[in-house]
Amino acid sequence: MVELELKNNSRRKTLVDGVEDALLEYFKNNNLKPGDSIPNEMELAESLGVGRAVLREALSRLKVSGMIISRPRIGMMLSEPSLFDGMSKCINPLLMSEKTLLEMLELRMVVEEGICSSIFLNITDEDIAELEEIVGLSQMTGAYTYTSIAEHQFHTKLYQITGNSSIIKFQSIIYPIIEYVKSRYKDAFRPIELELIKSGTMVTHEELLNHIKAGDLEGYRKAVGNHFEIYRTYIKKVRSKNR
Amino acid sequence: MVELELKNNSRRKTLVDGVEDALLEYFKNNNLKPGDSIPNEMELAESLGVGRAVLREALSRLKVSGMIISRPRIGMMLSEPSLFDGMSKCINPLLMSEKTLLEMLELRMVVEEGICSSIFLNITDEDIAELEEIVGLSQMTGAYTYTSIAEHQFHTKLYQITGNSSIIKFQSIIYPIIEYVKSRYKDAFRPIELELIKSGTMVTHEELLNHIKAGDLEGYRKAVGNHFEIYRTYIKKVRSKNR
DNA sequence: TTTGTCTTATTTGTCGGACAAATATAAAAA
DNA sequence: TTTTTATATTTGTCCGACAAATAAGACAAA
Repeated sequence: MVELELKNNSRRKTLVDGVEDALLEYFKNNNLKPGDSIPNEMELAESLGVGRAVLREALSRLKVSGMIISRPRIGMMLSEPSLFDGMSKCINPLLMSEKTLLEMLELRMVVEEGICSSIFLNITDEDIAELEEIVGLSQMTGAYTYTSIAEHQFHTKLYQITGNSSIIKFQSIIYPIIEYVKSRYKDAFRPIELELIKSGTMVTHEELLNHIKAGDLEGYRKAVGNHFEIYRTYIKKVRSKNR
Repeated sequence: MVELELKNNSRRKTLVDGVEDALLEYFKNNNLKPGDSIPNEMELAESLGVGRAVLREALSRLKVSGMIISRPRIGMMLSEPSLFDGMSKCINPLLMSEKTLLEMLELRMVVEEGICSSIFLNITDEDIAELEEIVGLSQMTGAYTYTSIAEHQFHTKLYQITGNSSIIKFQSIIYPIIEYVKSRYKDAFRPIELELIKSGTMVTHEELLNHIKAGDLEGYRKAVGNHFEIYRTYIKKVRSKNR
């Protein structure tokens, strides 16, 4: 039996889609910047040749990211959109495929490995003191596992050291996904963890911190890699199975 | 005179905002998954106690990420949202502050440094051959500068090697920002570049590829860091100035 | 029975009008 | 001059109507 993947993907572009594009185009072409005001709804609808309802549905979309802000009597104006605000609305792990979930898990590891240099570049004595406190107060549920609060505190602090608020925000958005993945695939992670413990690959927060205190970037980076080796192994296993 | 920073930031939550939240809540509470159909507009509007227009403005927002898809007569159903689709609509560098622009530039560097291990883990001989071809055909505009096409081809290929489509998509979305930043701050980058050339820090794509071919992860990672040192230096300079 | 065509009912898509709510601006009052 | 009030404008919300698309059932033809 042939699986005739028809799946009418050609969802006819609706008027609202077109208006949304037209608005974005309009902003670009007219070189509009944050703070600039834009014509009122009546004018826009008329000049675009659509009803006010359609225009408002398009505007509504542009409001989620903060690109457009509006107030009665004042009108509408452009503002700096938040790149990640739209994303945060989509964060419902129940709606995400296993593929996406694992991809986001990997992306998180990528970012955490990628910020290593930035951490060593920006870290202060206060940061180290704070990390020490976090590690000291961390409750562990196993030799190498932490409560989710401790886990979250430690890694969040690492991101904060970068001083890059976009990166911090990005991390805070995808963190719920990570937690979900960890709990959902707990049973699959367990045997991998045991093996890694046996081979001495597992790394604690304390060890990570020691590398930081020693100013050993290379060692830290490698330790971070090992800290996440459990997930990398699982991802590799799933990928090879699905091939 | 006190600048009474009132700035009505408490943009009163509109009905549409509330309905949007209510819908997301509803999906979660009822454990709805992709493929599940949801009540029609009339029912939803009625049960939420709002007019159909308001409901549709909220639905419109959830349609941009693909979380909801709808067709006449069929109704609406849930689908897997695209985490980055909403973001791509916000990519208009003209609307982004300098701070955000530089943060995104840094995020890009973070990701590119973070995917190093993944690249070495997944790379195939075909990938290397393709990289060689790209490097071979690359047109250079200076000793260490490439045409934007060559630049784009090379780095895009690196992301593709990870096999992580979310990461690939993320890169493709923020790439326009990077290009914009590079052209906008061209004059500021130039003196830094000269210094880095003098100190022998600059790295070509060819050298990066050599590390890959040699299977030298550590050397590659360091080279990637140097490849972006020009931007890191600039970011550091701007940050210290703004402090 | 099977296949193709037509009709119908349902749901989203779009429009227009109406009024409520908010508030900058101007006018009036103190 | 300062305060209060009125007004006009713009977004926010609701309602009703019709168009467009199409799944499902009825019907006709082979």
